[in-house]
Amino acid sequence: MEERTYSKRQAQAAATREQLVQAAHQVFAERGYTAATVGAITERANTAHGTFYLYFRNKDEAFTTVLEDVMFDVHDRVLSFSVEGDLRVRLEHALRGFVGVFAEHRGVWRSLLEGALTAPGLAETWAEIRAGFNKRVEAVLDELQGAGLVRPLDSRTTAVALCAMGEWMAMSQLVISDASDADREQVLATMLDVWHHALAPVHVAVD
Amino acid sequence: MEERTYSKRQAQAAATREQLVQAAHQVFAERGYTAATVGAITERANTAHGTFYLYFRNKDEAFTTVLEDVMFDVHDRVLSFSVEGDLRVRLEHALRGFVGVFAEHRGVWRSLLEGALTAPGLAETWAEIRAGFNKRVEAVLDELQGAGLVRPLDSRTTAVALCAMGEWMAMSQLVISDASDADREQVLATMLDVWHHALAPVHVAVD
Amino acid sequence: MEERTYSKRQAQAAATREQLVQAAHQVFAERGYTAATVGAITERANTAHGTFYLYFRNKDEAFTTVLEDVMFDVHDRVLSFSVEGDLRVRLEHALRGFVGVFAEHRGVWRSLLEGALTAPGLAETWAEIRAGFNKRVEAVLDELQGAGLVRPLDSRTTAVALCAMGEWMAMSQLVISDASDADREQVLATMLDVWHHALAPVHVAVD
Amino acid sequence: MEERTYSKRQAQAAATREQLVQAAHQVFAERGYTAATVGAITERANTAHGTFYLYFRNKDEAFTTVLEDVMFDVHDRVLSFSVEGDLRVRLEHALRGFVGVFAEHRGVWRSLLEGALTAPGLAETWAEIRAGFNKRVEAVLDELQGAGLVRPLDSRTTAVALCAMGEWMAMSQLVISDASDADREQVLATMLDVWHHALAPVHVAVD
DNA sequence: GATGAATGAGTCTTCATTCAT
DNA sequence: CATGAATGAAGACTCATTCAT
Repeated sequence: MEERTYSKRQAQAAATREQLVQAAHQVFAERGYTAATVGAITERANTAHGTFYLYFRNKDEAFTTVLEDVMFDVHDRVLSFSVEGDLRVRLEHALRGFVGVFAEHRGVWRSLLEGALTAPGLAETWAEIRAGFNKRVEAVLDELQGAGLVRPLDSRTTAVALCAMGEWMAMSQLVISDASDADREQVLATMLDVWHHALAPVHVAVD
Repeated sequence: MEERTYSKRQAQAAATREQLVQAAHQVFAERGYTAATVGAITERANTAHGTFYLYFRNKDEAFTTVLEDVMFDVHDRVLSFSVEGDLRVRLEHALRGFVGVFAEHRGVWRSLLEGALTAPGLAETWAEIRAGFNKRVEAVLDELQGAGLVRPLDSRTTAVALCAMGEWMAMSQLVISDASDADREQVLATMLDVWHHALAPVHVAVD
Repeated sequence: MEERTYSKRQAQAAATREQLVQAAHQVFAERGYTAATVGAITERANTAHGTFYLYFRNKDEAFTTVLEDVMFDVHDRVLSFSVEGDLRVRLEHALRGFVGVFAEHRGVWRSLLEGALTAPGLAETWAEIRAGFNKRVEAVLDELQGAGLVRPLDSRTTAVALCAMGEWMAMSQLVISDASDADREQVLATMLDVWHHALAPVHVAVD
Repeated sequence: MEERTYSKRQAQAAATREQLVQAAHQVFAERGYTAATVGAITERANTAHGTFYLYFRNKDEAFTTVLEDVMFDVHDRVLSFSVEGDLRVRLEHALRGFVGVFAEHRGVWRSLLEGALTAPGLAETWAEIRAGFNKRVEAVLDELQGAGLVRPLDSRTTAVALCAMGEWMAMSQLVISDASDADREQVLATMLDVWHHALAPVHVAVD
């Protein structure tokens, strides 16, 4: 009996938390990091103001949570190399996911950039996320190298360089300036070119 | 006699204004756009709070003034192609100035980025600055093309593309992340490579 | 249990609000519209500065609330014709209430006058209050006419004219200049005379 | 020589003062007492900010000066009974001037009302002006009484009562609410009726 | 678990007034 | 006489965070 009540409460709590996270996601995306207020989030989540602090220590933590949400998407769409095929096909699949994540969560990325420039803690959080991502890419490169799909190179350095390029291309082209679908395809094409050129084992002829 | 009085006052006023601009420069650089307060600026400038509004309509205008200050530096160091020599030498000179401006005024650029994400007006200001810079680069490319130092190409499109690349490379590598001197040299080398590759009249072999 | 908690909180909140309204009433009455500050109100209400904005959007809204408070008094004392008797008795009862409301809330009326000359919004609020009051008087005149206590006349026009007279008599004699009790009685007598003369069905001999 | 220079300076000073008074008149009339700023006045007068304090101790004094200006108009048009004719003709002449002064300087009267409710000093100034005016009317009544144009009555009390009535009728009908020319004529007619009724030696039949 | 009332520090902006030139 | 730069006090409003219920 107690058990049931308990788990019922737990479920209720999980639902409340989810509402808050969703609301925070929307509010941060729409208003940006600074302009997003706790009041706006709780209002949209249909909870009391104080409930916010039951699930997050402060605004920063709420944003970090939203970020983790987005990072799940990144892993699903970018880092799960379930696709078969040659290097170019695999790269396009991954990069399309990458570009998509930035375009779809544009507001959140904007907030991240803004927040990183505003709140010292967020800059660190971002650095950690980036490090994790880089590491994951490094591992993928190692795998692909093992499979002979990628030429021999220092996977760590290459991962860092290519990711930085990708991150800033996405930030500048998709997040800061509002990109049309055509632009988005163009960004994808450019990135694909660079990555392929950098990784392909056989020397690829330029133009 | 009248003249003296007049110019003495003018000098005093100019000095006060300069103090405020310097103070604003420092405060924006240290704290960022949002965290910079009028109080902190006047305190550092050793003026009364109200004096600020004698010279600027509001915080935005003060920041714009600081920005114009920095842009003077840009023009001096980047756009004055007084150097003789072949394309690579000239490019290196200009790009070294470019990289220097970002590295030295890092805090201001950070504030600009933050402000552009926060205050709608600043985003516009930035866009205008960028447009002016692009135009100037376009003109330089035309000149160099006339002198046969640059291969035939659409100077407008090229200017926009290369500047965007340069801006975001500088922003990401020098402004957002704190770059060592070595990194800075590395950024310069990369940019020089890209620009040279893009502009050199003889097709450069890509290794 | 829940109910208790709820109502207890509600009671507390209502009390706080009441404190603020009372404090606002006093401060507006003592200092006038412009000179009244939010700080002075919260100080007198023993609440934090921010609490004010929990109950009012801004200074204007607080004043409007105070005004509504006073208008309740007006309705209670002026517009509830519960008294029996002939026209003169009824009129005296109502006008005594009218004069009393102005004399007792003198400071608030002063603030209203000042505010109407200062804040455009308040002038409108006042106009609305006046319109509502006029309408109510019109209805009363209709009733009395039906009962044969008032001679046939255009109730709308008469209401507007008599109310305007009363309002400005009260404003000038009781609100702007500080009236003694004797003055007050004199004002009442004059008003009663005018109203009675205007409404009495049998033509009343003048002096 | 010195003399000339001196008087030249005096003339210059008088001109500057006149500019300031005119400017103050306009600004007070347009913006109201509180909203009128020293800056706005000096700007319109084409003088330096500081010059204001060469001619007025403060804002209050400037307004008082403007008021004196208007009062000259009042004396010219209302209190100089140069017109011949019977009582009604004379009264109409004077009251037409009275109504005109209020309608034409509407903004200044508004400011006076606002200022009297805001700045304690101004309330006194107004009281003094009123007292002077009342006294002057009292004198006129005495004269007319001597000429047999006005019935025997207590000239002091009558002057106070009639003036108060006139002042508040003008304030409410012409100053606070914006009156059309038709309204203005109506106000004049009403006032004329009351004054004539009150003063005429033969008992006027009330219809 | 949830509520929402209360807090109070922090910021921009305006303007009357002074005074050195 | 005139100037205009400088002052600084004052006030409205926002919002992250706490805590009694």
